[in-house]
Amino acid sequence: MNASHNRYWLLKSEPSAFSIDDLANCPEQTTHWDGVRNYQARNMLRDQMKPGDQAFFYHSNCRQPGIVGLMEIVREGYPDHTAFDPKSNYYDPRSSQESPRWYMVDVRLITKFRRPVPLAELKKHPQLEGLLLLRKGNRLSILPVSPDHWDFILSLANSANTH
DNA sequence: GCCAACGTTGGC
DNA sequence: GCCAACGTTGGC
Repeated sequence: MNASHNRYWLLKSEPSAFSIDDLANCPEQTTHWDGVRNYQARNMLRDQMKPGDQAFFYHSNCRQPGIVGLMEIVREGYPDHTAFDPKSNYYDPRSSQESPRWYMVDVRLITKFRRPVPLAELKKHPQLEGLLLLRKGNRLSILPVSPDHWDFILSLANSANTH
């Protein structure tokens, strides 16, 4: 697969559980993205996300939800071992080593934005019409992002203006 | 804390 | 297969 086929994603995390600063403090600023327990998201982790793909880090369920930085996928989908651990919050007895139900990828921090792009600002721009994050009732923790939307959001993050 | 939207579970 | 009940997500 040629690099021009790399895809773009958005990964949500509640900062109270795992924030972009937590990622920045990981060894090599790299970690596994565990705990996803939704089949649609699982399928993307397992089947579609590839090393070289890039992803926005999104802070959800917090005072100021929004996109706070950039990551790269550095390892393709593999079984989420937290599902095997009875002590883990993400334990799922229906998943087994022989037949794993849940998957994760490894991610590496590329940049934490100097200026996060709040959800409220994303909503203002007609250029972002169709962005899955903005769809009413959307609760998926992993979403694909189109190249056009990706570029536009990056330009917002790089903009010196305060909107 | 509220509540709309959504996914999952399980009885039938 | 239907669908009500329930649990979770996540903005506000």
